[in-house]
Amino acid sequence: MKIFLEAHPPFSLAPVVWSHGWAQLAPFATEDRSGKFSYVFHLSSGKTGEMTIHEIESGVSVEVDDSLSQSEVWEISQNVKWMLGLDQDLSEFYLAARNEPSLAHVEERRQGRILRSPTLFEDVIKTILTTNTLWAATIRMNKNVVDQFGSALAKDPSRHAFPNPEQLAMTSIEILRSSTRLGYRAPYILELAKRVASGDLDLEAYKTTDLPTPELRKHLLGIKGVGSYAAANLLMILGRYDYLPVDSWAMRMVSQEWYQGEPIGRAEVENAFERWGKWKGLAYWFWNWSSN
DNA sequence: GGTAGACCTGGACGC
DNA sequence: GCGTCCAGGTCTACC
Repeated sequence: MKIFLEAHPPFSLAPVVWSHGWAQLAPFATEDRSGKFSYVFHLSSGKTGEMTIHEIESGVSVEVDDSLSQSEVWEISQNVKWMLGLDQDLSEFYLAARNEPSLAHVEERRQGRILRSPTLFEDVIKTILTTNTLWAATIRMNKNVVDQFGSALAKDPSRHAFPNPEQLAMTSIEILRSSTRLGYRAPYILELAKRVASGDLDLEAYKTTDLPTPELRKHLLGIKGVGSYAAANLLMILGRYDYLPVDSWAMRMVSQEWYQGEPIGRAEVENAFERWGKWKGLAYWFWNWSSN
């Protein structure tokens, strides 16, 4: 079965899929740089399956199993719309970017959307797994989480969906440390899974909340393992671009761009993009670094 | 509010 | 093969 979903123009699939590293993390799987990808899902009905997404003229086509019910198809459609930001209108950002040579490419390349997971729960865990480690270790830790706790795909049991909070909440810190190799992050991940599974924390409500961004940021910082970098990263995923995910790479890039390679701090990175206001995060994310 | 040290893993390197 | 060093953000204790 194929589901056709329209995107707010301009849209191109590849720039979304490769907007950051998420496409390299299970249960995403890509074959090439075209943007076509597959994702193993686990629906609220309990069904596990695979969807394959590729670009069509007006948006995307989502290929799924024929046996899905109407409500399951609706759930998948909603998930894909969120994952790819199909409804996002970035015309205001494009207008501002036209006068900046280092951002003049974004409209032509249809950049600006950032790939998301279907749930914020998955994105928070993935974000915590990116902190204080190398990218190769993030890929490994995430794969362990998916393979050890996610539901297996019937047609290919070597592939799994991302575990839901209930599945993850049943494990222990010891297993997350020794078997999943999450290190000091193990208690953070388990606490998060338990809070979401118990209903104490409604992460998915943050997708549509009217809370001002500084308030939303405070909520995110209240999650153990989420500091200023992770919070800014999650705000970007939520479509709030007024904070910068400043990490060591950002400080290196800004230093080389404007400070002749001198050591700088967080404040200098913030200052460099202050004039972009509510588009600060996107300007930083898609900046054409002269030294990159 | 700012700072120092601990947290943990795996890759790189020297022996 | 073994030991040491290092990179990477966040948390906690302390000032």
